[in-house]
Amino acid sequence: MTKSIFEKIYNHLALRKEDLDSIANAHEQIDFQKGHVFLENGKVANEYYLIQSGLVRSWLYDYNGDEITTEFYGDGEILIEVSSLFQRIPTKENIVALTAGTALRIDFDKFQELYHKIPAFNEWGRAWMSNQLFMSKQRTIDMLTRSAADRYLAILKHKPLIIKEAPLKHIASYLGITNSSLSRIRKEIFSA
Amino acid sequence: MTKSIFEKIYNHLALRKEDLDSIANAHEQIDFQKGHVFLENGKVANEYYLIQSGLVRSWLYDYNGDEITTEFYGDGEILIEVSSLFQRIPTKENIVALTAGTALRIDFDKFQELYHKIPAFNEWGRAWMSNQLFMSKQRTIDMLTRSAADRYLAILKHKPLIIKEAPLKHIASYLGITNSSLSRIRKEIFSA
DNA sequence: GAAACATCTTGCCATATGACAAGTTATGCT
DNA sequence: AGCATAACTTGTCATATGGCAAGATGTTTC
Repeated sequence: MTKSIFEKIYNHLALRKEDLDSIANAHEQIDFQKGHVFLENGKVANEYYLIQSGLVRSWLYDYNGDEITTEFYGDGEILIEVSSLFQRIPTKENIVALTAGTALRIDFDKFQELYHKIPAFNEWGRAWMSNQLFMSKQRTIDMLTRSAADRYLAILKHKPLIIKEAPLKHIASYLGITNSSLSRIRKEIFSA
Repeated sequence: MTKSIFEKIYNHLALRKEDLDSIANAHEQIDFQKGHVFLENGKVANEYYLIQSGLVRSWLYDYNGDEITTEFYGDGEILIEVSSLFQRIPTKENIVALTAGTALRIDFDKFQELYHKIPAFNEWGRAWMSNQLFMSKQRTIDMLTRSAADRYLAILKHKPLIIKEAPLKHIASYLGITNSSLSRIRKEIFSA
């Protein structure tokens, strides 16, 4: 039998099968259309999602008022705005579906209950967040030390769905470059 | 009476005075000399520190083999390598004192005990980590959207101690630029 | 299916930053 | 103090990326 999305995502040694079942039961499956707004600037996040299919993008305005893509969320990933959800404060992010898809939603209240009831789930949460922090720091270093073309190739390799589904301008702002630069980088890569 | 460093750092609504006392008692004061190694590549972190005075730097090698300064830790900040400490895995970072100073150390085991015993401390931990993640993402955006001179001025404003105490080359790698570029940026700022 | 609009590409030139190397200043060591 | 070494500055030139504007291509709407 294949692993469920729950087993893949809530992957922690100390989580027993019955714990995993309680956790799984707290999720509700939803469908979403292209353009669906999961969260927007000024609101407080009250849930998070496990993406089963489709592609979602989050973005915010930088200090110049330009739209910056902060993340893409695809199949098998957790769609969450951590600081709004866990600090109960309004977000600066906007999270919108780039394609239609399906996901599993869990509300903050239910999460909170399980989080305090199941120590291993609590540990999982901390480990997951540690890893997010690690990856975020890694991303910073990549931005500082690798060329835009390198960064583009890395996405192409690790998350090809983004390249296929997301418009160039969103990828460009995710990479921190202008649309025209990305267009030239693509051309260069193709002709090579 | 002035706030203790514990009140400043472990600042969470639901943390009661008696909880804070248990937490404070789990810390042990230490002195450290310039060059003191808090953690090094390949080891697993077994504690974290609240810095009372002095300046500490963490760094790692990027994929080119160049040293990259990942963070500076000063007075009133938490010196911690989250992913090694909470995932119990070897770190890639090196953490070394740039100056002598004092700190409060808490071991992982003691932390863990309090973390599971005091729900409000657990909540504090999650909120703190959420905020770390938020700041890390903010830093990524800054790196992508602001000029090196801007980034330098931001440090000068928010953490002047770093500019005063850390060698230029460490600041340069933290900003993601070369030593000579930073030297020129400084010159430019002075002459303005 | 044509107009209106958004997206992407390309050309030209400007600018920020890097690479390398030489010189200068500061620091540490005995 | 004097040597050795590390840290910093500066010059020259190279390169990556940005800014702007014109065109080209694709998409939506009525």
